[in-house]
Amino acid sequence: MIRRLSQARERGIPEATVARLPLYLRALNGMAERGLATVSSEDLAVAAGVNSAKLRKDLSHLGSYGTRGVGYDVEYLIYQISRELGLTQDWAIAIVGVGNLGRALANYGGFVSRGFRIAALLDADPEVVGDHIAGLNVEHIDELEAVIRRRGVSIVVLATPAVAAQQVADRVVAVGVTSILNFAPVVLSVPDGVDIRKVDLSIELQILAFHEQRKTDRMTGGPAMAEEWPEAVDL
Amino acid sequence: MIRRLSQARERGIPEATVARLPLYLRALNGMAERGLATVSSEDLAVAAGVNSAKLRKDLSHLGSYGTRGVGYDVEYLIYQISRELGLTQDWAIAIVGVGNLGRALANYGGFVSRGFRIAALLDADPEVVGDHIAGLNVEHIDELEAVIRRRGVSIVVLATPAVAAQQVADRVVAVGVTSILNFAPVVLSVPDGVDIRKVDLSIELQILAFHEQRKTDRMTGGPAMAEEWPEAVDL
DNA sequence: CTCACTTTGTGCACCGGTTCACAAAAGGAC
DNA sequence: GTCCTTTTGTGAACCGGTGCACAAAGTGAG
Repeated sequence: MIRRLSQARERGIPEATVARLPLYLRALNGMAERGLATVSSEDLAVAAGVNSAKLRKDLSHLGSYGTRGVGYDVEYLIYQISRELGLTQDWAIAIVGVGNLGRALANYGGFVSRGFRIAALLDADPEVVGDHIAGLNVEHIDELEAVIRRRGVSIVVLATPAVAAQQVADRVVAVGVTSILNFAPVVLSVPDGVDIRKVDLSIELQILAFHEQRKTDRMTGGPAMAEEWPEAVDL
Repeated sequence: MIRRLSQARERGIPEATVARLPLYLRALNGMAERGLATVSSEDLAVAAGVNSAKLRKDLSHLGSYGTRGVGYDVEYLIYQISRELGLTQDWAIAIVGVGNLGRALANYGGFVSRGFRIAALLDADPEVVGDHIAGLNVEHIDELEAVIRRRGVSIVVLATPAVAAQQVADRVVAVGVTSILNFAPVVLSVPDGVDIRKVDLSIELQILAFHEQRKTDRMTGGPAMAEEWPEAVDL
């Protein structure tokens, strides 16, 4: 018995590959809009900003969906990647914390266009509860568990202040949520089996600052070596 | 001649380490606030959510700042990491695109507290230009080059719509900016020597969806294998 | 059918990063 | 000082991921 389809798939796509699939998907969608029917790994790689060997290896993990001498069928590949990522089903997400960031996320178009549906906005501030944002009514955090259950929310986005994040995380995990996207600048602790992805805006800036410093150091001859703990601070 | 300080440093901290330094820094700041004077690699690792061997190796790249049998001096380590990341100087950043996200970023507290100073907000929409946000006046994008030069902006944050991002990137690079934090969902192309970091909110969600799907598949016995391209769509 | 050309899929060598496990160093008790 | 405990700093094995380079598979011309 030959299990053609799954030879390479066999339950297990490298994490690095998964992280790039959305990139390919976006590039492919652009191509589909412009009416392209097929695309070579080389062209797609350029559009996605990766090298073509890597792209081919990534796609090979999903199956053998290309045609040698021709390339990949754009629509077909879009479908396969979408299915692999789980975007062919619709995901109900809840955003907790409707500050500036929460509002920005609620209004962000990139979600709905990809199978994500914002099913609830929640906040603790009575001043904010009742507001209408992006067509949704902001509900009180007390409703958290009820809302998650009632609307089948499976992914929760945390945009709360740092101090509230762990507490909210505990509550959503307790109701069975196993996927959390965390914008609060704290390390959340959750049980095994719960996936957390973290986005920290200030960390990205700090990494840029590091490299920027290196660049300017190099130009000015580079101090770095000389700099020391200024004045023996009371150990 | 013994170059004690730089033996391990010698120009070159692994990228993975740099990405974690901000994490350690945040954990350390929390400890300093609570009055802790020293901390072991084990405790700090837990607070930062990493394993202690990794933490020690990371810190060893900066130099030998710990004391065996004791741990690390909290204040001293904060200073060393800050210096390494370039946070002891102040960085002027400009935010281009003052939509929901741009506003959220402008109001985000995590920046100023870490040596970053928002020096300008720019937008193309005359409706938005002139608004006051987070104490700043929103200026017209035509002023981009002048503002960057005049205020010594060295890091630019792109929060524009996707179509505008490349164009703005070209302009800021032309004035000499070499560090860009990009929130627009496009692959920017820039010359060598320019650092770009990308944050894509929808990609993070897609990665979560992938894992979430895997989890629910597993429970329901897992379809996946059966699923195929529905109906021979016109190739 | 054969030949020339294109493009995929992948074996393999390589590399950065992680983890283990332990020697070296420091502090404290006596 | 000696011994015992704690904790760092790092050598070395390991692991996942990258990129080269090429055989295999397809197309199209003649």
